[in-house]
Amino acid sequence: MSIRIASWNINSIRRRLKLIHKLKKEFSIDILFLQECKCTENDMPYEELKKIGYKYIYYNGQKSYNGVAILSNLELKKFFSYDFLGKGEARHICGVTKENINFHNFYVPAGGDEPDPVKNIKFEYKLKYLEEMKKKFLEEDLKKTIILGDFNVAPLEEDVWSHKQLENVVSHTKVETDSLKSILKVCGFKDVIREHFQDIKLYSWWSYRARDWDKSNRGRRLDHLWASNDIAAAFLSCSIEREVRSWQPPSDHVPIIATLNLL
DNA sequence: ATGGTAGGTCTCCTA
Repeated sequence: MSIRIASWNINSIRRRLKLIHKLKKEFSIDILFLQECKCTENDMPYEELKKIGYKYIYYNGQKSYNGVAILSNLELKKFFSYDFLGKGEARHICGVTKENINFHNFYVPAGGDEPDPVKNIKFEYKLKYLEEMKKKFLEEDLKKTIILGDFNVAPLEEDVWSHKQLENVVSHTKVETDSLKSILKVCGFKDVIREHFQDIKLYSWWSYRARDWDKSNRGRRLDHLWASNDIAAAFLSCSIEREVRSWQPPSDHVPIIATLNLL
């Protein structure tokens, strides 16, 4: 038996209900992990999501900003969230399946425009947040653990349209890419997408501000799916669905999809 | 070097 999972920064769940329905229909997604839902628990469109076919909805919400959700066909055994650095922001939710697979869904802070933690407290916060992620997974014994979501960092040269032109742009600076690579290495995760696709350009985000995102193709791979060693080989396939960037009205991110063998 | 778009509202802030 296998399940299909997806991670997607949808930039407002209420604005994107039809796209969630389309994704479920066309890609048979059993568990959908969402970031930037941008509403409180009270404003979550539970009824509409159930009509789409997601029977179980787990949500960590906040007014206007952030908000991370797990929409599922299958009931989860438990769920919880971390509030790293105690700011009360809804940037993490974890769901545990009956098979004891831990899915950690993250929306890492974007970090503002100025890539200097002394001048820009948003960038300082982003770097601290990444350190908290590392600390958390270092102190856990990683059993059947998957971490996914919008990490807001494009770690590799092949994760951006121009390494040279983005080396001083927040999301691809050395301090961020080093920090993200360090989490991967020190905690012992596998970058599932890169295990399947090496040495080719891969993007999951294209700015809204481009005149023609498709033609200019100035993308970045900001969204990730990592797995602990004991479960990494259970991923039968994965993909980043570029064409979803054209679905109307579009999010600036596209979904990452993977098929996971439950044995 | 600059500004471009989108979403939710806090008619400005965040991305």
